[in-house]
This record gives sequence, C-alpha cells and structure tokens, in this order.
Amino acid sequence: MPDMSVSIVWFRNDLRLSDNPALVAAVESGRAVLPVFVLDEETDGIRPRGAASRWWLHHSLHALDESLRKLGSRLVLRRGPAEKKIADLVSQSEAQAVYWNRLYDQGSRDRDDRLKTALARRGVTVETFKANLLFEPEEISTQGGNPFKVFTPFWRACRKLPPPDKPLPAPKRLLAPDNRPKSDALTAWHLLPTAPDWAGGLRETWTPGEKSAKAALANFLDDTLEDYRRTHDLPAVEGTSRLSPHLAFGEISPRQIWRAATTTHGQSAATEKFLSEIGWREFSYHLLLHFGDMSQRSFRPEFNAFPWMTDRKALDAWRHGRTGYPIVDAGMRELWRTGWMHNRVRMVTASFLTKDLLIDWRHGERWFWDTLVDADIANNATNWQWVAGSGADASPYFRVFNPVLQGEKFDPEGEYVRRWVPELGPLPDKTVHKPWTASEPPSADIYPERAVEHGAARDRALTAFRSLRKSA
DNA sequence: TGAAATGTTGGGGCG
DNA sequence: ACGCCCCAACATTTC
Repeated sequence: MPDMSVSIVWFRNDLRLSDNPALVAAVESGRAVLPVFVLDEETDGIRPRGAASRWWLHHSLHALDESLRKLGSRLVLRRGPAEKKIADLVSQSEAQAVYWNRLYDQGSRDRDDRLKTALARRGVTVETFKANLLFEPEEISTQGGNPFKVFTPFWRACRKLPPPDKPLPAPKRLLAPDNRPKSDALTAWHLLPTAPDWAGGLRETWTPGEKSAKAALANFLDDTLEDYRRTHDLPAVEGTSRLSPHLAFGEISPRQIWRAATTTHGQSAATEKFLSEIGWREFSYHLLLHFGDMSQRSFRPEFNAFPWMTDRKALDAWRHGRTGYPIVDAGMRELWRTGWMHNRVRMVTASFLTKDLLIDWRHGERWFWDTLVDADIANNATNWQWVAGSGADASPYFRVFNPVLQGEKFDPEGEYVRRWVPELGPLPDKTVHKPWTASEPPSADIYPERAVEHGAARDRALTAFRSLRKSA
C-alpha cells in the first residue's frame, strides 16, 4: 500500500498544463498526481489518427513530458484500449480518482461512459470537465429546444450567453506518487515516419507543443489580427493564426484564445471575424454531438443517392497536386509538404474534387484526415460536407468555385502558386492561373494538362446535382 | 465563404 | 442637336 493517495489525470486532446480543468482538479484533490496518456487505436468507433497527426502527437507528447518534468512529474504512456489501460493504471497506482476533459465524438463518449461506470463500481471517483469547447452542445439550443442547424443563429445564441470563464493558470508544482507505474517509451510507438522520412516539411514549418502554441497566439495577436479582414483570404500571406494544429491537440484552449483576443483587441471587427472562426469550430462539434458521425454519413440523406464518379486517376492527380489547375495543385502540394493548407485553398480544392471531378467528398475527407496536422474529427467532416453541399447549413449545390477566378482574386500576383508549383515560375501574372492560355504554355511533361475543362465540368456537376434535387 | 447569365444604365462615337 | 448603336460597368437573377 503506497503512503500517498493518487489522482490520475488522463490527457487526451488537451496536451497542455495551463487552462486544464482536469489537471487543476487533480492538484486540488490534494493527492499525488499521475499524468497519463493512452494511445488508443483499438477501441471500436474511435478513429485512429492519420500519419501527419501521429507526427504531431509524438512531438506534442514529448513537449508535454518535458513541461511535466519541470513541475517534478512525468507523463506515463500506455498503448491499447483505453478502458483497460486506465483501469490497469488505477489498480497499479491504487488511484482514488481519475480526472479527464470531455471529448465529443460518439466513440469516445461511449468509451468514456463505460469506463466511468466501471470505475464508479470500484469506488473510484471520476470527474470530467469542459475544456476543449467554449460552449458545450447541451448549453445551446433553439427556442424550441432543438439543436441548431444553421451557423448564424447558433453563433448568435452562443454570444448571448455569459462570456467564457477566465482561463486557469498552470499548476506550479505537481506532487509525484511514491511509485510511478512504468511507462512505454515514446519512441517505441513509432509515431514518426522512417522509411521514408517524409516529415522534413513538417519539421521546417511547425513546432508542436504548448509553448509554441502560446507563441503562435501572441504573434498572431501582435502582428496579424489587425489586418485579419484584409489578409485572411490571401494564401500567399501569413494572414491567419495558424493555430489549428495547436488547437486540434489542445495545446491551447479556445478559452485562452478568446480571452487573449478580446483583452488585446477588444470588440473590434477584426476580433469578431476571428472569433467567428472559433465559432465554426464550436458549431462543428455541436453538429457532431447532435447528429452523429458526420465523417461517414451525409447530413442530408438525399446525398446517399448521389451519382459520384469513380476515377482513380483523377483522385490521384488531385491528391498529388497534378490536376493542371495551379491554385488546386499549389494547395495540394502545400498540404503534402507542410501538413497544412490555407483555408481559402481548402475550399477551392474541395470544390474541385467534389464538383469538377464529381468524386465523393469522403475520399477528400479521408485524405485530409491523413495528411493534415490539424485534422479534427468535427471540423474536417463539417467543412467537407459544407463544400459538397451535403451538410447542415451547407453551400448550395450550384455554388461551384472557378479555380481560375479564385486564383486571380486571392493570389493576384501568383506568388502562392509559384511558391508551391515552381514550374509555373516563368509564366506572366496574367496567365499563371491559366497556363493553357499562355503564349508559351509549359509542356505536358513539365506541368500537366487540365484533368477536366472547368466550364464543362461545372455544367456536368449542375446536371448531377439537379438530378438529386428532383429525386429527393 | 460563387459564378455565369441576363438585365439595366449611361457615356461616347457616329451619321 | 439628335437619335442610334455599342459596350463597359453595374445590378439582378439564376444555377
């Protein structure tokens, strides 16, 4: 029997020490604190992380462990079904309590409920906390008591609630248990790619971890937010916060972002615009919780009958940035290289896949899930369905992005497309978004011909989407 | 967080 | 001076 009683803090998508309610509760329990992370790739209904996310996870866990070490603690790593692994750790450490911050996907909720019940039966205290959302889905409903299906009224209702609480400070010190249960070695999880090591672009672009997340937020508020409304849509400019991977892993909380933005920039139009992007994230989780797995099933059932095309070659060209449309190819190559793509370009590439190529949005969703460092179960599905037109409050079916016009409008000098598609370099600005019209177009072995002609592809898409409306 | 087609307006060239 | 046409610019409708 250990001398000291123990509280377990189970870290999941909240890899931070500040504004972490579960961690604070463990500290305030007065017991020794055992921080745990479980790599759960086995529980049914829980989607395993993609390759880029695994890369990020490795580094984020490493950073979290380093921070814990400074507080006199260490992170315990276990791999396997979390229900079993947490229960084992409770036994091994004779813990009296387990604390965690809530997740919202159905698989995680089911698992957490089962675990909570099992632990309660053993007399172990379990407490769970709101940490990853500003407003939890059950806090928000329409007048009629139903979940919102449209963003604007949803966000208006959120804004009528009292503003989010002040973020919690990080603990100054953690009391370590007498006997720390043994931990897996992080490297033994093989989260990093080796053969081949394709993570070079990720390393050049990102520094995972809570400290880096805070620096990114501070930079954004100091240098970028002021001009957010002018530059957030320009992919050549660093006009967005680039906080998405930090937020996806919970290295920073939406509450910290909210608080920092409003205290430094007040209620300005720029703040409002930026916070509404956080609002879209909240809305995505609201939909996920109320309507189930949006990454597999179209929100609008009539889309089950949609005549998607099967075209391996076109899908492959899209994935690897060889569609012949510069803005699409630049985006897909930025994604492949850095694990991230500018939001404006995400919309353009997604529209191209679903409307120009008529390929099922699920293929796009899956590719983004695997390649994005910010892959988020709710955001990814909601936004894909928004573009495809199958979602709640979705873009109407006839809204088809023209990749040439989008390029000319948001990348007028072609800086972005030349950065990611260097073979377009010599083309003048006038034709860089439509190289096939240039006086000297690049030869097909330098830059591919267009996979489809947009005008015809648009007509084909409108016909296909109209057929859906008739049959519905 | 769209684009294209269609409609309207008004200035300027021209007989 | 005037009417006519053309067409760019802008507005509205449609997909």
